[in-house]
Formats: sequence, structure tokens, C-alpha cells
Amino acid sequence: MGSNGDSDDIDWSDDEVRTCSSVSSVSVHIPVFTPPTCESSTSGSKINNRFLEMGYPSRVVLKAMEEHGEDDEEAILNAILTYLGQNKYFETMNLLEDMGFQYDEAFTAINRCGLETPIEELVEFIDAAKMGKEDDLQDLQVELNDAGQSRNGKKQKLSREERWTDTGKRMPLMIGFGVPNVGIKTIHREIPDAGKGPPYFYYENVAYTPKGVWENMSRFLYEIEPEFVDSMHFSAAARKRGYIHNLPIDERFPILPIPPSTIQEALPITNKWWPKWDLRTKLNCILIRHGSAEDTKKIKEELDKSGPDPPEHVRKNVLEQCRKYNFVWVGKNKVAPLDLDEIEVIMEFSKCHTRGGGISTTARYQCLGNSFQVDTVAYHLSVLKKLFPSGINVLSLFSGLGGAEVALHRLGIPLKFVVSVESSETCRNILQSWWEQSNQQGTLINIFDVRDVTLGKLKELMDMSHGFDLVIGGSPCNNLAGRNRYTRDGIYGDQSSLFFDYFRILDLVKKITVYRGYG
DNA sequence: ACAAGTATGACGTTTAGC
DNA sequence: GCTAAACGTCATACTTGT
Repeated sequence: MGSNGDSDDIDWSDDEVRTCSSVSSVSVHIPVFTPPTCESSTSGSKINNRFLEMGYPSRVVLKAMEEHGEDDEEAILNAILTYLGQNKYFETMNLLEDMGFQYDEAFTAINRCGLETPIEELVEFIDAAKMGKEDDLQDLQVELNDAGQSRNGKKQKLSREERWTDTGKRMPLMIGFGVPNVGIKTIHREIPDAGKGPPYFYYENVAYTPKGVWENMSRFLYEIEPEFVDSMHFSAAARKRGYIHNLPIDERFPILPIPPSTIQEALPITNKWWPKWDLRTKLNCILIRHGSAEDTKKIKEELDKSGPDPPEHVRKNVLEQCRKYNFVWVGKNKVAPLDLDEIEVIMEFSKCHTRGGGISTTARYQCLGNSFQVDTVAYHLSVLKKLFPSGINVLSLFSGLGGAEVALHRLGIPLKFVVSVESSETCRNILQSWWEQSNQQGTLINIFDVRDVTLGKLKELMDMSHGFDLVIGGSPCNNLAGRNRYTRDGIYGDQSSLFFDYFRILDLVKKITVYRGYG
């Protein structure tokens, strides 16, 4: 934590790590889906443009505006969602759940049978799926029903709080302080004074770390309780991440249109070849490496050998491999790893975000596997739109592909001044070319190494920008991630210890902000 | 040939929740 | 005890450019 010989005009004596009582009481209520609220606007063409920017087909937008006038944005959005079948989706989900089916059952049924399938057939599908899973699933069902009735002495649907894997295992839902459509928690949370902005900050890392890591990080980050969210609630792939931030959590909204949230919707070309006995509707976490060609070959050979109705042990083995390597079905008995453009879209970057400019395939897989899932982060950042209508100054640490920048841009928050700190030249190039292509009007400054972000450098940057509104970043997870067999050393590991630079820089920005009266 | 960059097979353990 | 998942690392072979 050297201050590089800067002449200090602030008291930089080492802070004790703050000990604040972090209190948060949680209450839960379960609303049905409501479309995101939109500010009222004065001109119809403005609204039109906004919906078009959101990516809705112009024909649909025009039709909605014809029927609902030009000013009632909420009614127009509602109509668009109806035309696109999204309202129907939520209605059907709610109906099935009201009938007593679990979230995942309803989810799978709709996504396997299609939205237009009559409700009776969906019910049949679910029942049939259950029969196919034999005794263990029946036992599970009994167990779930029992649990559903006994919890808190009140009948309660477990599906809102928990989900089941396609093998029937119960998993935590990981919805943090709420996600769209699944069930929104109403939460009152107190942020300890030391953690309050300005600046706002947002820190991200993998949810499953060695024991004690999140407690440790939380202790540094002002005792703020982490929010754990699985991006499966925003996209077709799981991504269990923890976020420590001091953002408000009321009135969050997702970026629109809501992207496909199942494998079947996101990768429709796989439907034709997807076997009935592969019940996956969600991909596992997208990693930095893809599965091997050798493994896909073995799967094909094994299935070709066992004929049209493979025996249980073959299915089990194939499914195990598919889950492990995130294989999808691309031909008869033929699985393949995800393509790069498929990953780009699932992470909610645009197609070709990482393509070209001399970047190798391996490097693309790597930086995409390291990235934010944009919808998830955008949902959390959406509260900034109201707070910074004229634009935002961002210090983006460990920027990578620019997930934070893309999220803010997609939310329609102008990027006035962005300092991006990123050690990979490849990633800096990708962010730089996105910046140019997306027609940014603000300033982008690239810095190579977080260690170069000293007190003096920060003062210089904050003089230029009049302070930072948001400090955002996810520090390296190498030494935390479960897949690491060699150097899962925890927060003090070679790469993951850069967390402390995140903290150092954030804390310096806080102090400069107070001292100079920014914000 | 050689170096540098790229692709790929092989490789357990620690979480968490029953 | 069980199952399931996990922003990965290392060594080596291959490819590309000079």
C-alpha cells in the first residue's frame, strides 16, 4: 500500500478495518411479474426510438403504439411483451405453479413443449417426465410435498426459493436481493456508514470460494453483506457469483428485451437433436476452456453403438459429460462445446464482441469465461439510471471485456468518463474497439496495471473528471475457483490477492472524494 | 531451424446441501 | 455417507512467421 512518495494532503494513517454491526432484516413476498417501469416521456418518437434501441422489432413497436397511443409507455411495453409472447410465458408459469407444480417442472415443460402447447398437455408432459424418473423421483416428490407443507407450519411452495437440477437434486436459488420474474424479495438493508457512497461501488467474484473468503472480503468492504446471484435467472447459463456493493436495491429493472433464458430458446438449432432423456434447460457455468473434441467423439461412438434407445448407464455417463463440459446437441448422437458467438450472446455481449483484431480462439474462450454476465450486472446497476441521468464517471478495475461498460451503455446511462484498468492487451483492445463502434461520446482512459493506480494518479484522474461516481470490478478468481487444482490458495494467492488493490483503490477514491468535496 | 504463439489432453479437491 | 458443480493449470504437441 505504498503511496509512492506523494505529498499527502490527507491523513493516510492506516485504517483499522471498520467494525460496523451489519444488520439486515429480510422479509419475503412473492409478486407476479410486472414489466419494468419506465419514466414518462414527452414525445412519442422518443419512445419509439427507445424501444427500437432496446432491440424490439420495429413492426412490433409500431403496432403497439398504434393501439395504445404514443405516450403511455407502460401500456406500449406491455403490448410489445404480449406480441412477443413474453406475457404468455409468465402467465403459463404462474398457472402451472398455482396448480402445484414446481418451478423447474413448469419451466422444463414450457421450454420443451413450446409456449403454444395447451395447459393440459404441459401437465401431461410433467407427469410423464415424472413417471420416467421412476421411484427415486416419486420419493423426492413426496419429500417435497411434505416439506412444502411443514415449513413454518404454513403451506408454502418451495419452488420460489429453491430449484431442482435435472437429476432431482435440490439447490439454492441464489437470487440475492431479488431477480426479475422468479420471485422478488422485499428487503430492508442497512449499509454501514463507512460503506455508503459517494462513490458507489460494485465488487464481484465467484460465489464458491474456500471457506472464509467472502467473510474476509466483506470485512474489508465495510462489512456490507454480499449478494449472491446465479445468472441462470438472467440467461441460459448458470453463473454463481457474489457481489458486494453499496447500490440501492429498490426499483431495479432488467435490460430489454429479456434474453432467452433456456438452452432451447437460446440455441434453437440444438432442439432438433436434443434427446428426450436430456432434461437440461440450463447450461452450467461458462468457463475459460471448452470441452475436448475427443470427448465429443467418444460420446458419439458410445451412442451409435447403443442404438436409438440407449440404456440407463449410457445415458447417465453421457449426461455427466454433457454437464461437465457444457456440451449441446448439434447432430444425431453428436454433441459439441458452445461456439464463441453463442457464448458472447449468452453473456449478453453482441455477437463478434471478441472477434477479430488478432485475437486467438483460445484467448476468446478465456476472456469470455472470465467475464461478467451483462444482464445480471445491468440489473444491479439499473438503479444508477435515475441517479445519473446526464451520465456517469466510472473507475473500472479489472475491466476485462468491458462487461461493466456494456451494461451501463445498454441501460442507457451515458459514459462520460471511464478509466479502465486492465492488464490484458487483448481485452484492452476489445474494450477500445467496442468504445469506438458504440459511438461513445465520453472519454476512455486505459491503464495497464492496478498497481499503477496510486494516490497521485487518482488525484490526477479525479481532477480531470471531478470524481468518480462508480468504482466497479471483479478481481481475479484464479486462486478461489473450484476448477483450480493446483493453486486454489485463497484470497492471498498470487492473482486473487489483487482484491486488496481493489479495496486500496476504492478506499483512496472515497477519501479523495470526501477531501475534495466531489459528489 | 528456431522462437513465439496457439491448441489440447490430462489432471483432484473443496464447497454446499441433503 | 451421497451428488453436483466449479470465471483452472500444466506440459506438450502443433502451427505460424522469420
